[in-house]
Amino acid sequence: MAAATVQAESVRQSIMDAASELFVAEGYGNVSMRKIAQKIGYTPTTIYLYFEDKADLLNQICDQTFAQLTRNLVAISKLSVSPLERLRLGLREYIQFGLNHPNHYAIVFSSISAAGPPVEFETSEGEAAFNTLRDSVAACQADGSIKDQNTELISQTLWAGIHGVTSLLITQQGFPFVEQTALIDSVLDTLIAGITA
Amino acid sequence: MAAATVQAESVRQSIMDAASELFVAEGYGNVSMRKIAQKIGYTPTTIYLYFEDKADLLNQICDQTFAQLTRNLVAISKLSVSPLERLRLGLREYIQFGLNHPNHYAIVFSSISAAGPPVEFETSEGEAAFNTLRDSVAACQADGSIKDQNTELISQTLWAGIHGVTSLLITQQGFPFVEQTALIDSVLDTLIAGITA
DNA sequence: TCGTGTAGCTTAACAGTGTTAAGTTACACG
DNA sequence: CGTGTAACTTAACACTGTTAAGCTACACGA
Repeated sequence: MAAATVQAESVRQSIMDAASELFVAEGYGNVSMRKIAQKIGYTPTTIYLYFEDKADLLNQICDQTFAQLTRNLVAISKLSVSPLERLRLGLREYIQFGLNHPNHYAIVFSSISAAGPPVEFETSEGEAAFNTLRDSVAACQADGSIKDQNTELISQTLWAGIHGVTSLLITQQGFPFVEQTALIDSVLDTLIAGITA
Repeated sequence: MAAATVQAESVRQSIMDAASELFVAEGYGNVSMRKIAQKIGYTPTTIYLYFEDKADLLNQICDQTFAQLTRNLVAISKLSVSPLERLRLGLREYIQFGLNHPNHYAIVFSSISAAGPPVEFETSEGEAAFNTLRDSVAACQADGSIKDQNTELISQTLWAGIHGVTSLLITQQGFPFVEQTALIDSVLDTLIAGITA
């Protein structure tokens, strides 16, 4: 195992950077460990000194990406606008973030799991992002802009809605969608109208 | 190339049956052509006499599955209840169908595409299912239960919503969701309240 | 009945994959 | 100077999707 020196951490990060770039450009399945290693001038086996396997490497990259989403959402949660407006901005940011990082987003929501033990929910960054959504919903319930007091149910309903449009736009690029921002706004309008009804 | 005799078609179907069963049980990525061939007592190369490659085999299986969904949706569209109720039943059927065929569903919406040319939208069965949704929406607009007259926008908004909850329930099995039917009903209630607002 | 075409399947191989056991190198430190 | 060990590599294993070439058995016309 490689030691946790500063130098070792830099190799580690360079592996993640190279892999991330290749995953985005060519897709996870089309990127081999040999190709990643070659890009940074190492041998494929070196990667295994820093990551358990290819899936672990991918997971850590996605964690890093989603940590950025959480930071963006936390920043939005501090804006001084109404709770309902903050909620809407957060939902919009989630969607936009997914569209800006389509490969990372698709990978996280692409049950690579297949068979075997059901994939554990990545408690780290995915849950952190969801927590900001829940807080936003709770704030709207507290100030009366959302009457239904079931925070968890409302939050998950909203998540389903924004994940749906994000996921469709990413994975079904051949479908003749209406103009993208119009569809996104329609989803947001519908969800918010629905839960504030 | 194998001829289109009755016998050849039966081999073809037996390949699809074996592959489908294995894909569902072990996941697309964990099933090799050799494993499929062995299950039906043939050599892997035989599969290539009937299907272009592994992706083609998967595509044809999914087409077959989604054709069943379309049949179910068409049946619902003929029920003698109000258009809005028919719409809701259709949305619910879509979600339930996805949950009943989680692997097929996940595969279709899992941009295996990666890089290369953007995946063509499978005009065949996927579009047929969406068409029944659009018809249902149009019927609601015609009888006044939906006021917004933008059929395409409303249909796609609804699709995003139901795809979202279906996809989350399938791919994020480790997440502590609220009770499944409660979440599904909440999504349906929210969407319908939102578009009839 | 014999020869031939061909439908349907197989053999053998290629080029690639993720992964690992064992080995090498070079440097820090007593 | 000698030794330990961190960091990396060599070589291989068992597997993958895929294909070119070959075999076999049967249908059919002469």
